[in-house]
Order: sequence, then C-alpha cells, then structure tokens
Amino acid sequence: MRLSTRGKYGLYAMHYLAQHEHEGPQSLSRIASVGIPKQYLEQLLGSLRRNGLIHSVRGANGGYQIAKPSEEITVLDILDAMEGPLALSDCIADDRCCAKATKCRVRHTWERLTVNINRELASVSLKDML
Amino acid sequence: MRLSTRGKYGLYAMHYLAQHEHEGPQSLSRIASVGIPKQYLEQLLGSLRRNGLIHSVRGANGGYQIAKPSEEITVLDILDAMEGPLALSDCIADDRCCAKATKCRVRHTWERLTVNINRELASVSLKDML
DNA sequence: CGATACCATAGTAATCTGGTCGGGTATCAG
DNA sequence: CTGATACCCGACCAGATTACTATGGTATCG
Ligand code: SF4
Ligand code: SF4
Repeated sequence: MRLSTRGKYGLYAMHYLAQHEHEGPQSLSRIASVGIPKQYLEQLLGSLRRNGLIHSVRGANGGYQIAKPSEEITVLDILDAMEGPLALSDCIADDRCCAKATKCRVRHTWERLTVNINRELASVSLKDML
Repeated sequence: MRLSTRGKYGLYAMHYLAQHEHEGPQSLSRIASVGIPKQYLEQLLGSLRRNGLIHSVRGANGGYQIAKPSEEITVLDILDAMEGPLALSDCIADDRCCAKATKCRVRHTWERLTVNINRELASVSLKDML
C-alpha cells in the first residue's frame, strides 16, 4: 500500500508554507524549488485551496499562504484534501452498498481500522513537524 | 486513499478460510462463492500462499487452508502480502533515496506514522474477526 | 500598459487494476 | 490406468489512474 505523489507533494508544500508562515505570500516557483514540477504543483495547490487549507493572492508579488495557524492543520487534513478520505471499504460511507452490511464482521474491522488510522494521521500537526 | 480489491478480496478469503479452519481443504470455488471472480481469486491465493499465510492441497478434493492458527494471522500480514508493505515515502526503506534524508523533519513524520499504522493493522487478528 | 503570478481545462504517456484465457501438473476415485 | 477434479502459472487485455505537460486565460502591481 503506497502513497501517491499527490499526498507527498502536498505535505512538502504545506511544510514549506508553514516554515514561512509570517513572510507574506510565497510564489509557486519558490514552493516548487523543494523539488516538485511547477505545473503539476499548481494543480495540487488548487486542491489545497479549494479545501480551505491555504489561500492565494493573485497578481505580481502574489503567492500562497496557509489559511490557518500551523497547529490547526494536521496531516489528515492534507492527505484527505490530496487523495480523498481513507476508504478501506465502500460500505463504511454507504450502508446500502452490500446486502449483509449490518451483520458483517469484516465490516466492523474496516470501520475500527479506519477510525484508528485517521486518528493517527490527525495526531500530527504541521507545527509538530517544524 | 483507497484500498484496492486485492486487499479486500484477500481479507474476505482469509476470513472464509478461518471460519472453516478445521474442515479440511476448501476449494477455490467454495471460497469464491463469497462474491469474488474465480480466476482472479486464484492469483490472489497464489500470493497468499507464497507469503506463507495459507497452504494448498492439489488434486481431487484439494483446496486451501490457513497455514497458521487464526490468532497468529493479522490484517497486516494479509495486506502486506496482497498490496506490498505500507510505504508512505520511499526513504523509509532506503536511506540513500534522498540527499537530506538524515536531517529531514518530514521523513520523521512518515516514519512515525508508518510504525503506528502498521501497529494498528497488526492489532487485529483473523480470530478477532470471528 | 506590461510584467508577474495565480486559475482552469485539456491532453498524454506510462503504469496499475481488475480481471480473462489457455494450457499445464498433481492427486484421487474407480 | 484413466479420467475427473482442482491447484499452478504465465500471458493477455480493456479501462482507470498517475504524474505530468501545454495552452490560454484572469487578477494585480508598478
Ligand atoms: S462484505 Fe462486509 S465489509 Fe464487505 S462490503 Fe459487505 S458489509 Fe462491507
Ligand atoms: S525529503 Fe525527507 S521525506 Fe522526502 S524523500 Fe527526502 S528524506 Fe524522505
């Protein structure tokens, strides 16, 4: 089970933005300098913005900054924004996907693991990483 | 972040085999009857066998059985066999993948999360699911 | 105005997923 | 011995996803 580059790049970018939290907007080019293809990163920053994790300033001297203080942004927030929520089985979100949903022991396992893994991811904030 | 059908089917199959632990070898067809395409499942059972989680009996009346008692097989074992080990970043397994590996804070985060998520997955055994 | 820098959509090559197909080989019942 | 059963194995394939690239916009500053 691997993490895609979206998740990794997303976290690297957020880490960079957290490091420069009080230095005004950081341009795409600056963020990309940690080793991410510029135009690809541009898409990813779009996802982060639409999920309310960063906000952007257009025009000359524009760029991106984190939308909340770094202690309020967790790895879970970032991964959910970049890769969609953790879904071990479809029946977690939607009861109707499987006939035996109510009495299924496997489902109970997926449910428990999903909750615990999410809690783990939410236990690390950007601030913790600095 | 989603789990592929390999992981899901693998766990369903192992769950079935654990339920019939002392009833002799269970044929592919029987296992597949929980709702998995037969020929696809055959591949998956091959992976499980090569990873030592099940063993097989050939010939008429043959089939598959779990290779260890159900309390010694965890969800982690199964998912690792089916999807490869959890790898949030390549630098966890291989120090040399990145120049700044030794002093990187992000890496420390991936490392901690990997350990904790694996522990979570290892905390549920097949027996727990019955 | 014009340079800077974000925004949005579309295209694309390579890889991965979720299978199917065909031809083996081992074992047992009769 | 022979045939039926049932695992073994590699190749193939369509469709989705990934990781980008390309192009043309739009907002803002000086
Ligand atoms: S079999 Fe169980 S875990 Fe799988 S989809 Fe149905 S309810 Fe969910
Ligand atoms: S930047 Fe850090 S986390 Fe990423 S590959 Fe390098 S050492 Fe690992």
